[in-house]
Amino acid sequence: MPINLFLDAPKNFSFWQTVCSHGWSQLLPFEIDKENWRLSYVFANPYLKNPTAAQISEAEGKLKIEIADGKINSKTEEIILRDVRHILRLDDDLRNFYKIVKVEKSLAWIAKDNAGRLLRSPTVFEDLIKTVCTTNCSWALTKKMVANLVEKLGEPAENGKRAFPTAERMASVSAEFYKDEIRAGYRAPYFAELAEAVASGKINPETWLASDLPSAELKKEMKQIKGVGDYAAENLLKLVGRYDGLALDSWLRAQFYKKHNGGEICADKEIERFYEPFGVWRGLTIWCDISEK
DNA sequence: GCGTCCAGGTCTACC
DNA sequence: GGTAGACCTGGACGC
Repeated sequence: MPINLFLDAPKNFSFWQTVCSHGWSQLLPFEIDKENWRLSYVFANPYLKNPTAAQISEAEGKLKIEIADGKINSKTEEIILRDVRHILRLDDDLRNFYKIVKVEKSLAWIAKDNAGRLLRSPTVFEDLIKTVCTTNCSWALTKKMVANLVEKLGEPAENGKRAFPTAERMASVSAEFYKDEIRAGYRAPYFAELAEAVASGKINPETWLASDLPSAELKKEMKQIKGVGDYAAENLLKLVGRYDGLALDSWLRAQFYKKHNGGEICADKEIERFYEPFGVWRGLTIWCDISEK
């Protein structure tokens, strides 16, 4: 028998704005079912043998989490509810952000549509690996690398869908595996080294969520990891709730040139100057502005 | 079919 | 601190 769990969402929350906020929902173990307006994910589960697959949707003003495999205990239920709150950013307070963007006519839609919550993974580790997969390649290759990681290293749930691999599992394979099986190219030794560092406790990316460090210092710490440069670190900062970096990549730059510079290329400093008025929210402002649907 | 370019960049060496 | 060149992969494009 399937089990349904429910969560209350904040008033200024939009399920689909969050699910479609950026490309993460296209990366396994996330999957979107647009016909039935559901988001699927496979949650890791240390309290049961297998991970737990679930489908999240909106129902009667609440968030409904449907678990096909009904064999879950109260600990599992607690983990899934906690993770759903985390990935959908239900506890993020965007009131100050909305106050700022409301003033700008062209950005007022952000507050009106309750946009700005960026979908993230249950763990910073997963977001870190996925972010490295986005660097210096096409989006198609990013999806392929992440799919390979999940399909070749992830543990299966009862329905056969696989979870994102743990650091321990990722540390158990060699750099050659990442090169030959994951098709990670030059990133292969980075993954092997990072997984080992996290599995051994040398690095704990989860501490970034509640770090007291100023963003510039935290960014420096993130950049100590091989494969993480300016773009990747600033993208990760956004995913841990800090929006004072723009995370400029070639796509964002190209869209900015089109939208705000008559198609002409300009220096990054010009882009930074454009969003400077939005202060600590500038990274979220540029993302919403440029990715407006 | 083949060669080239480049995409949701980063690292290293060098100045 | 700034810059040039190398780095994997695979799809798009021109020929």
